[in-house]
Amino acid sequence: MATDDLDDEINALLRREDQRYTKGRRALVATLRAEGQPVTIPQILDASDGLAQSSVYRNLVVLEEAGVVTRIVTNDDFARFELAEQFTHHHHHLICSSCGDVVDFSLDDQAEAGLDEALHDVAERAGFTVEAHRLDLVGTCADCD
Amino acid sequence: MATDDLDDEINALLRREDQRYTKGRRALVATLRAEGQPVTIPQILDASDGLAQSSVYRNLVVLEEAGVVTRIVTNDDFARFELAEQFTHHHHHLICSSCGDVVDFSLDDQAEAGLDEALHDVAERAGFTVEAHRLDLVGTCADCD
DNA sequence: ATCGGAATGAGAATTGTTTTCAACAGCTAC
DNA sequence: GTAGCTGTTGAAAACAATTCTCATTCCGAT
Repeated sequence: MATDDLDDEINALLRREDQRYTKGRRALVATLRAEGQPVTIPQILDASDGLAQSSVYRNLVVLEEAGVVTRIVTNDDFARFELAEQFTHHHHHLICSSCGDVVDFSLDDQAEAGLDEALHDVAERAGFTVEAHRLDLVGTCADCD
Repeated sequence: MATDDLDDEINALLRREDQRYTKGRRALVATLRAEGQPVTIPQILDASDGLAQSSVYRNLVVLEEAGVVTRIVTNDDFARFELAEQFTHHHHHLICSSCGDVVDFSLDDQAEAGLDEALHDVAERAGFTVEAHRLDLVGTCADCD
């Protein structure tokens, strides 16, 4: 997606919540976009200087509520953030239990479709309205082996 | 599984880590077993009085390291704990984003097998050693709709 | 330009969790 | 039994990620 289109869409999502797409929020989005992988708040602060920690925390909450970013919680100390799937693509996470690193992966279409169908059935039986599914692989990454 | 067998196995797991299966730890396991669903530490403290908060936190770490219980982190304030799959059965979680409640569900064998195979392929390609997979459905439970 | 409400930054406050440490319990050897 | 050692407990203090406070600054509409 072109940067301009992305900014337009994000702007629209924020306006829907009566929020502005300010300079700090643009910087956050740019950082998440540049990283391309889920990042922690310390990583964000290192990567893009000039951002105040309190504003980063606050703006990530705003962006999350607007559906622009997704928060990933693991057993690691810090939460991680990445652009929402609508701005990237549907994917899952490999979580390294040794170093805490998180990287994206995708299933092939057939497996994903089969999973979707099975989950749909389960949710229906439980009277559960599904917003999203999360599939994580927990283990040891190549570097930590 | 009978309580005695369960206790024997847990005892063995703890001894492997040079840990004892003390009264407080037995009480914890009994509570998790009675609940049958992932519970928070406040819930544990309410359900079984006489346990000190610090001991509960500490013993859940011990039990987790020994492979007796599993910690579930969500966006909710509190972590949740349940007996490890070896004492229950392989399952996944429905997480209510409204009330934070977590309930178990299972996929049918065919879907689970298909998922396993797809994940195995992905992990192999990434040089990732899989310890476990986690599949959560996030949405709104019947009560919160 | 000016006014008003929203956003920011620095630091304080909050809170789930971990650690400390003195008292205690359980096991082993005598 | 009992002395001694080692692991465990409970209460409170410490810790750390996150959230909140509030004075200042920015932005958009009039």
